Amino acid sequence: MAAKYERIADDLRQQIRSQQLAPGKQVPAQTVLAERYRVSLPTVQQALSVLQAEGLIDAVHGIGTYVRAPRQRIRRTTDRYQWEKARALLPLDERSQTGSTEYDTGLTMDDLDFHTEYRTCDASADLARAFGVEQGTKLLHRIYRTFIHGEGPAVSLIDSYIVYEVAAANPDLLDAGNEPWPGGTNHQLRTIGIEIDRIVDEITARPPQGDESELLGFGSGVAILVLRKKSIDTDGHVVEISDVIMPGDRTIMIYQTQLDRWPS
Amino acid sequence: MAAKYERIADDLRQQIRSQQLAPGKQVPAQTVLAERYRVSLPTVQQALSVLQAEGLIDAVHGIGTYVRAPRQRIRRTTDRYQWEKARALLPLDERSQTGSTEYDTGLTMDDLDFHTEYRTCDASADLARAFGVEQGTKLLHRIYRTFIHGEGPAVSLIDSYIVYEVAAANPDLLDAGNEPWPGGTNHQLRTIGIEIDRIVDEITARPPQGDESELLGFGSGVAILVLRKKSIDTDGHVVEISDVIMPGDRTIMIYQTQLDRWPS
DNA sequence: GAGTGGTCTAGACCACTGT
DNA sequence: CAGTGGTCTAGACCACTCC
Repeated sequence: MAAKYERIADDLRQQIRSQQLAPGKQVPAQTVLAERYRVSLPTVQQALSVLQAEGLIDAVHGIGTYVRAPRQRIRRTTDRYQWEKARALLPLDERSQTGSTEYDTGLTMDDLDFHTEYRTCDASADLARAFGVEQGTKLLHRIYRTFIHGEGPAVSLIDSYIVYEVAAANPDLLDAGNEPWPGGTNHQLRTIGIEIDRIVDEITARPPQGDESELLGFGSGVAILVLRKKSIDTDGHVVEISDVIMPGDRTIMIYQTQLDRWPS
Repeated sequence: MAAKYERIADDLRQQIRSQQLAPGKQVPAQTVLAERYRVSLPTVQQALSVLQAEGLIDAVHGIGTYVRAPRQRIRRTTDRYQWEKARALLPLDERSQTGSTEYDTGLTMDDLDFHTEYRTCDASADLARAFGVEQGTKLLHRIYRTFIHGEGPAVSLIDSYIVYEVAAANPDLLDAGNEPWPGGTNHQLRTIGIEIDRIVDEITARPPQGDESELLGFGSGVAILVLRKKSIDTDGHVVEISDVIMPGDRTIMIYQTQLDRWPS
């Protein structure tokens, strides 16, 4: 009863799971599959597109179709938040050494290319609610894109927001030319008398849209992890919000929760 | 240079973003689109399949294609862990009232159907590493499926693992007939002298595979959030591991990190 | 029955890659 | 060049839903 392309996809999926089709150039050519399963070419392609959407295979134009190998994941722990905050107190030369991307990836700044852009925008409904300000309030919008080497796929896409009038207390914070700022956002905020007390992470997932797949360097068939990180100062105000987009197959986010002990 | 189906998809995507195509039965029929864009039917279908994979539209056989409305998200905070642990100390009648799914969804137990199954399995490489035991060690594998009402899509899929010899200290823990266990896993572990001290959550995301979309009740075009939750006892041993699968468009996971204060 | 989306075909042509 | 995947067509037939 199932459609032909589904039976073909099921068959290939099972072969992949059972390692009968191991990572590498293993998937036969579309024409071969069409003959083997006695179907037309578009039907084979439909079956393959299913597996591609599931992230099991990767088709390379002119070369062939490969079983995708599991990716090494970048571990993202909350230790980084404490590390970032402590770094803001270090002397300038130590602050300048590394940033948080290097902290994540273990790569040095020489391996990484940074693209930074500052803009202003009006607070959307959800950002306004999160900051506790009127919708339409002017925000400083900082856009960070990190690449490995000279080009290739982005490691992370970060969009950071701060209420403009807050940041404007130090005009240096409005100039993208000062990036990368030694000591990061924690140090920037320190120059205007703000100390981050706690961080709230909100995590969702969704499929990539439009050109995000290209930009992040994964074909279709990879989900996107979306992290909205809210930094709250010692007065309980949300002072900064970062939207971080990460590839779901290369990222693992780790959180630890300490529980109260039972009375003995 | 772009393919026809891409231009059509881009056009429709923009119409959706600009609310020109609002949530509801708004997307014209495939035949209409084929005429409008002067392309063949399969080309229109290819364009629509792109948008469906992105989660922007939902096609209903025999009815039409709709712009998908944003979903109400279930908030999953770490408060639940403390709540679950404290619940294990309550008297039986209070423990029996609600479980953690109700805690998440706000629904009562009357609205929910539970399916529970106990099995045993051999520890895979990653489970063995996490538990700190030999690969192949016998594990108790508990399978939980929660549904709303009498049928329909599953709310969550949970696969829980405990080292078999540990659980066997209380034979009641090996019998699925005792589910739902009043007070949950924390109380179960308490009967064998184990207290959970902290919980480590590891979060990734991936596209749904095979029949997962059907089982969880979302069409294609929804990413899956995968949570591996490790419960660690007061001796530092990992005593239980839960793999939780949640729909990315209906879930938001929230974590709070408290930072050390700067010295004044 | 009319309208919708879902599947499938046979074949064409193009674009990309490596030899 | 040969082999690969990517796009597109014109048309057929089916399955589902509503009237």
